[in-house]
Amino acid sequence: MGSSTARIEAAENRCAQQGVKLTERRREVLSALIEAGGALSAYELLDRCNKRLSKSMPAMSIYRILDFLQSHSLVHKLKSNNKFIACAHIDCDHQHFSRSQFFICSDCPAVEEINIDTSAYEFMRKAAEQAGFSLSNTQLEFTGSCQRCTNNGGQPE
Amino acid sequence: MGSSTARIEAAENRCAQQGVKLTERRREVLSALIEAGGALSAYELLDRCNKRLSKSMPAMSIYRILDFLQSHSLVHKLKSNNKFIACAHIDCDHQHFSRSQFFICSDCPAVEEINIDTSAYEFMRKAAEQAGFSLSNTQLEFTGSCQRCTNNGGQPE
DNA sequence: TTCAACCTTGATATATTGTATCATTCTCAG
DNA sequence: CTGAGAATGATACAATATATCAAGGTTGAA
Repeated sequence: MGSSTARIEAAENRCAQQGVKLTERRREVLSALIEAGGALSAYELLDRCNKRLSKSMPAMSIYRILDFLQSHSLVHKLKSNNKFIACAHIDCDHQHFSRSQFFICSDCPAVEEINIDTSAYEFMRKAAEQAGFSLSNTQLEFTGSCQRCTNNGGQPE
Repeated sequence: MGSSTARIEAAENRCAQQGVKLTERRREVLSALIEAGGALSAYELLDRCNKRLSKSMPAMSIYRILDFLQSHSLVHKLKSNNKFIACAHIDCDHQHFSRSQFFICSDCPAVEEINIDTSAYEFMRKAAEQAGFSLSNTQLEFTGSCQRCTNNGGQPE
């Protein structure tokens, strides 16, 4: 995972490739989220953006922009806690998977995004099939405690 | 999964064993949720309860009662869609697992609750460990389409 | 029995998260 | 330039959830 600017640049490139625009507002939002280094709620992100911008924007804009960023896999929404996080693979060269897994710390904003191997997914797909379900979204979220919070006895700093 | 009354009775027994009370209100809420046959939002459940009860209750009560029911594994909260569902294993004789998996239909209230085998979980636990995370909650939610909605082309009836 | 402690529920207010809608501004191809 | 479509602003509101204090009920011990 490169520097903040490297990731923004990679996001620019990916948008250009897809024929969509990473406007100034969108870049500001993505950049604030990347620099947060973890998961933020929409309104937390809004506050951060508005604090460092000359012209503040309404809540509606954050949601619209987050929708855009999600639809281009630059941001993920964590349903466990209604927070948003910058994709960890914006500037990776490898293929992006639709199957992301997140380890979410319940005591701090830390989130780890990984990609499980295919066999575990295939296992679940078959189990679903037996129950008559065809899976669409396979984003998995696990809650727990990150190393730092585990060592602190679960106390945020 | 037995009849509605069988499940309520089983819930009574489990509460009694644990030395807690399944009060009238709690029984009403659980029973409404069981009879719904799928996932409901807190306010949908509130509406159903209040429609069939002589004395209506405030929203706060639903949340309190749902907290109680969740803490005794009689109800689960689906974080994917902020809905609640009666545990499918209230009146099962087998051991209750803290690891539940849900297949959630995105087009109707259908939800299937299963228990994956231990190996898949163990796989994820190790992956988390490598990332410095110790998992606590392992409820997994998969979104997709149930058989009925798949056959209807995703159209709810 | 009666009182006190505790648990449960009611009532009300408010916080948090997210969407609907219409107006305004921006951008860019023709 | 200009007009169509995209993006944003502004405002209202819906949906989800929590905080807090008061009132009612249960239960066990004096």
